[in-house]
Amino acid sequence: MTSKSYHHGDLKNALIQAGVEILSEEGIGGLSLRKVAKRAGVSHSAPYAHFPDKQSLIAAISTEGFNQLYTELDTAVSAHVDDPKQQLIEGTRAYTDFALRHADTFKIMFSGVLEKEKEYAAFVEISQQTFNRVVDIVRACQAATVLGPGSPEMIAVSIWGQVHGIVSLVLEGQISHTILDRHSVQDLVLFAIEQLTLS
Amino acid sequence: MTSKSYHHGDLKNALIQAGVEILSEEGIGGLSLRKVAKRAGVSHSAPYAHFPDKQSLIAAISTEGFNQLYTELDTAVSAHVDDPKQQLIEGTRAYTDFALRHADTFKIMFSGVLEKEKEYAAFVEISQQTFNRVVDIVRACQAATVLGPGSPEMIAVSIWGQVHGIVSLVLEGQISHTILDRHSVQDLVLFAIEQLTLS
DNA sequence: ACATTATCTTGACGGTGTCAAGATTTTGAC
DNA sequence: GTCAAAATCTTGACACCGTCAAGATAATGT
Repeated sequence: MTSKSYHHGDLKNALIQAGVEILSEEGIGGLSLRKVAKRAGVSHSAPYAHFPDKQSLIAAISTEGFNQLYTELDTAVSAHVDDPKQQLIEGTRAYTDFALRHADTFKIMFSGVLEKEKEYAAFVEISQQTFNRVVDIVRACQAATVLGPGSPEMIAVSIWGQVHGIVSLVLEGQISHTILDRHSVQDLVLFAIEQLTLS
Repeated sequence: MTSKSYHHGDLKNALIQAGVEILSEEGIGGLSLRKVAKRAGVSHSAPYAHFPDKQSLIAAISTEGFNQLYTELDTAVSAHVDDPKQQLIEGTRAYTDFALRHADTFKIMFSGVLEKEKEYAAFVEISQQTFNRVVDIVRACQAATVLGPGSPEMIAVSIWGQVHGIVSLVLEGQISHTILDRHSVQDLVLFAIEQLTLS
């Protein structure tokens, strides 16, 4: 199970890990199956024993990223069970922080590199789970009249969209430096969220 | 200047046009320099007389898309010079409409496929111009107390981010069909914008 | 007119995703 | 414990890709 035999032992996870590393070092453009295989120490075709194609490896990397995002989001939010508004603020901060720390992973999760997301069950599940977590926070905020009445799902889309949109625009360089010089990304996002809350 | 001579005449624009077509037919994954060249009726290396590399062609396609977006946005907004809130609503609608009608062009503009946007002056200029147009709308809305006081730029980031984020999440398939079955994308975006306005 | 320049073609290179064939190792049924 | 079946990995091939060098052709400016 350990080292240099013909069989790797845990190649599937090793490939995902190698992919994450290449992604953070060279960006999406530098991510190739052959490079991933080489870094994991196997031949260029070995990945096909675990992934039917490159898209499937990208799906696995994205799913891994989503799991981490969910964990960080949940941890940040769960620290404020008694304060819904603080849940919203800390959740927003965690989301933004994740995006900035793992910019390329974040991009691969949300930038259409993965072409048929619906075909990857694990990816769909964790992304829905993440959305549901946001809906939970919205409900808590509504109960505390931090957010107004109305469909929690639609409000969740508004809030998630707001945070996600600002972060995405920053990552794509669409926010001019005259703004970013004066305000941190966290400032921008929290300012925006503040405008959606009642108190 | 017309047809089948050795020199094409207007190859640069023909390549951009061919790129737009391939993009809408096959998506980003199907866009290659060689396919673009073939569709324009030239050899696989001909594009290098007009674009130093593939990224530059992508920049040109993205810039073209941004120009069209700006035009549609400006047209929609300019129809309501005397009603700032309507400017906001129609601008939002135009942005969303553009994204849905030209999904792949929209993605190429905002999804990090273009890796060093800052190097392409025309792209930077039209994108800043678009942002400034949003700031104008925000100022008009503030003057009519449709939006509260505060930095117009930051509020513009909030609003643009909101619309952009929701549209992006929809295009990436991140909004579950149980929501999209009940509400159109326009509904989602307008609902979100409504929560940011005062009256 | 003719040299210069812009444009386009041909051919080559290394890198890529993917598949087929075969080698090696693990697994499970007896 | 044996041994067939399955899983895993390698080697080699293919077409496609972005890019570059060398050269052919056409347009331009003097």
